[in-house]
Amino acid sequence: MDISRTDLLRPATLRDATAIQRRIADLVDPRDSAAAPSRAAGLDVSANIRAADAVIHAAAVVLDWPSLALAATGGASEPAPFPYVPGYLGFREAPALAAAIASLPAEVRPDLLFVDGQGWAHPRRCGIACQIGVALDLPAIGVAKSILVGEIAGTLGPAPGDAARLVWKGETVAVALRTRARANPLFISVGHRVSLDGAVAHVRAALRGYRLPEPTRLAHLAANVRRRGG
DNA sequence: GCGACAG
DNA sequence: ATCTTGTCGC
Repeated sequence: MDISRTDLLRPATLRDATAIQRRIADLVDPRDSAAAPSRAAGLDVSANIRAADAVIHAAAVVLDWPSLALAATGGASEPAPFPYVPGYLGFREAPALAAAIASLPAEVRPDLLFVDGQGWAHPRRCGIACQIGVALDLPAIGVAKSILVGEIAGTLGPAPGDAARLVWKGETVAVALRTRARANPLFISVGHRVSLDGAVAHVRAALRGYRLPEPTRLAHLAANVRRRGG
C-alpha cells in the first residue's frame, strides 16, 4: 500500500547515507504493533559474486501467519546501486527488496517482515531491517546470521531455544538465539514496530527444525532460484 | 594507526 | 554474498 518513503533508501553518497540512517533510527518504533500479524514475508537477495555485473535479485516469500502456509512469492531484480559496505547494507539491498514486496498482489501483502540482516544491532541502530520497516511502515524483524557489533553476554547454551543477550556499549541490542543444535546462533533484533521480546517470539514461532525461520529460509531459496533460473 | 566488519 | 561433493559427527 504505502510504498511511500522509499526515498529513504536511495542516498547519493555515503555521507548522505549516514545522515539518513540517523533520521531513520529516530523513527524506529521498538514497540509491538497493535494488531497480530496475518501474513509474514521473508526477504532475501542473491547476487553474483562478480562485482562487474552486480545485480541484486530479491525475493519476498509470503506465508500465512501463524500457519506458515505459502501464500505468495514476489521478486525483483535491479542493478546494485551501492557496493557492499559494512554498516550500509540496506542501501545496497533494500531498494530491490522493496520492489519485490511491491510486486505482490495487494491481497497478500505481508504485515510482518523477516529481514536477512541486523535491525537495531547496528552502529547507528539502523540496520537493514530498520530501513525497510520504516521506509514501508511495516513491522520488521532483523534476522542476522553473524554479528556486526556487540558481544554475547555470558554463555549461550547449546540446546535449541537457548538464548543470550547481545550487548553493545552497555545496551542490549539483540538476542542471540540458538535455533538448532550444533549450529551457530541467529541474532534477532528490532527492525520496526516490534519489541525485542516480540521479535524473538515471532522467530521462535516460525522455526521448523532448520537453523533459519521459515520466511527467511524460503526467501533465501527463492532468491537463488530467481538469480540462477528455475 | 590498527583491527573489525550484517550480506 | 558465492564457489561445491563428500564426509565426519551428533
